[in-house]
Amino acid sequence: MPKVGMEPIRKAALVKATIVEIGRAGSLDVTVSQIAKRAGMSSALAHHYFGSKEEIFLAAMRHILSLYGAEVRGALHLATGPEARLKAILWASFSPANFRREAVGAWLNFWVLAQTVPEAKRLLAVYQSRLRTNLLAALRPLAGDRAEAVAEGLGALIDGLYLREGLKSGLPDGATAVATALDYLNSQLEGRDA
Amino acid sequence: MPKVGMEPIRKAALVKATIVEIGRAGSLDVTVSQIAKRAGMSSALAHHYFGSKEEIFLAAMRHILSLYGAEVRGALHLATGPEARLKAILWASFSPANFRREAVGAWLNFWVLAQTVPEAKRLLAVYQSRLRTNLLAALRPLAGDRAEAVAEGLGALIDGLYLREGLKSGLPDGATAVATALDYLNSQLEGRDA
DNA sequence: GTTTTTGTTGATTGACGAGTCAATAAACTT
DNA sequence: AAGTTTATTGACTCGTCAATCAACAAAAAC
Repeated sequence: MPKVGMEPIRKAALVKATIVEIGRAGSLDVTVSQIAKRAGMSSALAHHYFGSKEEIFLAAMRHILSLYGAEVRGALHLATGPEARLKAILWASFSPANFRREAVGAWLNFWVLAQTVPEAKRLLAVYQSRLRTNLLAALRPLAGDRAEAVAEGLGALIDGLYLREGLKSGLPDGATAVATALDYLNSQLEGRDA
Repeated sequence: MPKVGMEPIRKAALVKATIVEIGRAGSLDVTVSQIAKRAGMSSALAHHYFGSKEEIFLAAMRHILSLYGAEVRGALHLATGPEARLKAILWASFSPANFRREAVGAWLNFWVLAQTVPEAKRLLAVYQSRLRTNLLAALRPLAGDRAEAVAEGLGALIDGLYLREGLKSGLPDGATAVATALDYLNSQLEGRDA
């Protein structure tokens, strides 16, 4: 019973299913059939809409990045003042949503993908430069001409903390990660002013 | 012409070939045949010595970690005083050897593997705790009771900087990473003393 | 109301890959 | 010298999977 206008619905379902399956497998070693089945359709239909497995993965990556971006934007919207904005970015980066198994699996595997798939590398670069811009805007009034260096360090620290927290044995603890990042910030801003 | 005593030689060759192939592919999507061919033997022989592909990967991971460990140990051996020892750890972590494509590929994929393969997770934990111990020993005289917190942050920062530098487009620049890490250290140690 | 577009799938293709096995041969043991 | 252990591989099994295709169905367009 083909209702028209299925394409966006099917695509969205496939993207969501892809992320779940990557989380389940912990790797990109998931078959199109698994994804399609979870999304409630045949594998042929998945190919019909996306053309190839790689396209499915890239769509999933775009989705993960856009979710993260939305989370940051939402948090920034409520924050006034540089300090609050920095905290907002940190809380968004280490939110429980980002530490769900699917999200961690997606990020780790996207890093792997970025080594060899140009579009994946490009998407990752977009994420990094957006993060950098956000950090810089908030840091400029606080750190003056040290803002660039601090943003550079803080960006890397965020990735590193996420990696460790995401791979840790117990349940991930975003609060500790935020605290460590804030500690870095405080020590960098100590004694300086705009 | 079967000479006896081949096992360690074959195993070493397979481990080396595995790391090269992972670097080439950028993923764990390498076949036992590819590995065996690069190591100059049949795939049957690879199975004969390792039993399974997973065992081969784990052996490769152990090798990468032991290389890194040796590099750090060697650098620490020549360093006297806490500051010198911290610098030694940083230089070793961001050495050109660690930024070869094979090494980056190996690390990224081992992180992925650690999500699902317990032995991989264990090996990664060994690496982290060794790094932590080394950092702590050098930090204690410099940071006193702040040493734990600083080591925690520095460890994550090292991973994050490595990740970013390794995935960057141009050639990786260990010196910048070291500088950023030292900058973090300086700001954390400012005004404090043992 | 016929043609075109959109949705949908079962079946198939063509390829590849992990792991096994039997067989061969050289080297060590007794 | 007979027997055992170690080294080695080609051929094979059994499974899987990405991608394609032919075919069917319903809606939209003309």
